[in-house]
Amino acid sequence: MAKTNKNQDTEGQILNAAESVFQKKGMDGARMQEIADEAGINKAMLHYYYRSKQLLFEAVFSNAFSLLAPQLNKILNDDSSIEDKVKNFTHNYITFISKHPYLPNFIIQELNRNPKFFEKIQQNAAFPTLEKFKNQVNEEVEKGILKPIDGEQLFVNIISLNIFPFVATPLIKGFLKIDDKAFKKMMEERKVSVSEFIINSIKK
Amino acid sequence: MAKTNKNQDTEGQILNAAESVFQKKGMDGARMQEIADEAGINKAMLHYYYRSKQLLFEAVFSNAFSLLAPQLNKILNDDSSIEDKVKNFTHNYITFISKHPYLPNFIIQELNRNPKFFEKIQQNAAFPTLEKFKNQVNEEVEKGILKPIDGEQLFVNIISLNIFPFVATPLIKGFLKIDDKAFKKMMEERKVSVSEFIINSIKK
DNA sequence: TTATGGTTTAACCATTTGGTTAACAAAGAT
DNA sequence: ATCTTTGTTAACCAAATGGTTAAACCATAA
Repeated sequence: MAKTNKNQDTEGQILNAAESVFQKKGMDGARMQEIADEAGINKAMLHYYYRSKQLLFEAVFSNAFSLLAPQLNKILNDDSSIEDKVKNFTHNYITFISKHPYLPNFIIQELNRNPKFFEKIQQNAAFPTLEKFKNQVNEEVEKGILKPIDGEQLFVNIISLNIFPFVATPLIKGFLKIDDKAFKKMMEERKVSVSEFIINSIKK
Repeated sequence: MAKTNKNQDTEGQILNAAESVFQKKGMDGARMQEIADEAGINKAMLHYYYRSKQLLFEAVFSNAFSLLAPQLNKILNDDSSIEDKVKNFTHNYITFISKHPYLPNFIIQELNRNPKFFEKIQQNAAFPTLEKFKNQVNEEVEKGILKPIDGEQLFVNIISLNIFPFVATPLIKGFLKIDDKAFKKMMEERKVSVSEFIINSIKK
C-alpha cells in the first residue's frame, strides 16, 4: 500500500461490516447506511474505498468464497482413501461452518441471484476440481472397496448432507421443534453420524 | 365472494405474477411494478387487492408452503414401511420439485429472513409433524429391520439429500461443470439413486 | 334510464437509497 | 513553513419505490 494510512485500517473495518450485513441480509436487503453504521464511519467512505455497492458486495463475496474453497479442496485433492476423506471432511466442515453459519446460505443465495458469479470466482487459483475425486471413486469401486456408485452422485450426496442443515436451519428447527441449543447439539452429533451414514451406504 | 367480479379473476392473475416474481427475486429484490407488469395490470390494483407488498408476499408464501407441506406429510404420516416411504418420497419429491424448481429456495430463503414465518404457517391444519415417523424408525430398529439410527437424524438426511440440489443448483452445476440438460438428467437419476443410497445405509 | 357500487387507471406523493460534492483535516514531501 | 496528497465528513441530489388519490369505467339492479 502506497497510502498514507493515517487511519487504523478503515478499509478493513468496512469489509468486516459489509461482510456482516451482506451475509445476514443479502445484496438486495443490505443498506449502505447500515454498513457504514456498523463500521462506525461515514457512508461516503464506503464509496471512497469501494466505489459502489456492487463492488463492495463482490469483495465480500470473493472473500467468503475463498474461505469455503479450501474446505472443499480437502475432500477433492488429498491422497487419503474415500472413507477417510468422508470422515475428515464431514468433521472439519461441520466444525468450520458452525463458526461461520451465515456463509453457505449467503453464497448459495447470491449464486442463485446471479449464476455468473461462479465464473468470476472460478478463475481463482485454488479453485477445486472434481476429476481426482471421481477417478478415485471409480478405482475403489473397481477394487471392490466400495459398492458401485457414481462419483458425481456421491459428491452431491456428501455436500448435501453436510451443507443443507446450515442453509435450512429455521426450517429444520421448525420441523423438529428444537431451539438453538438443541440444534447445535444435533450438528455436533452430525460430525460423526453423517460420515457413518455415508460410509454405511458405500462401503462393501 | 360478495364481489361483482366483473373481471376474469384479476386477483388470481396478481397472485400468479407475484408468485413468479417473488420466487425468483425474493421479498427484497421483488418490485411491485414488475409484478404489475407481469400481471398486465395497473400497479394500484396490487394495493387494491392486497393492501401492501408485505401482505401480497405473505399470500404467496403461504401458498407456496401449502404446496410443499403435503409432500412432507407423505413421508411422515402414511402407513408404509420406512423403506417404502423413502423410495416413494424421494421419487415423488424430486418429480414434484422438478416442476417447481424455485419453491424450496424461496421458502428457505424467506424463512431465513424472518424465522417467525414458521409459526404463522404452523397453525395451518395439514401441518406435518414428526412424531409418527420417529416412532416408526424406533420400532423398525428394535425389530431389526433397520440398523440403529436416530429418527431425527434420518429425517434431516432424507430432506437434505432430496432438497439441497435444488437449492444449490448453480453451485452444483458449477462444480460438476454441467449444463441445464445434464443437471436435469442427474436429478432424474437421483429419483432412484438417492433412495438406494439411503436404504443401503440404514437397512440391515 | 339512471343510480349504485365494485373495478381500473393515470397522476401524484413521501420516503428511501445509492451515490456525489465541496470543504476540511491530517500527514508527508519540498 | 507551505504545498500536495490522502482521508473524512456533512450536506446534497436524482432516481427508484411503495403507496395514495381522485376521477373514470362499467356491469347490474331498480
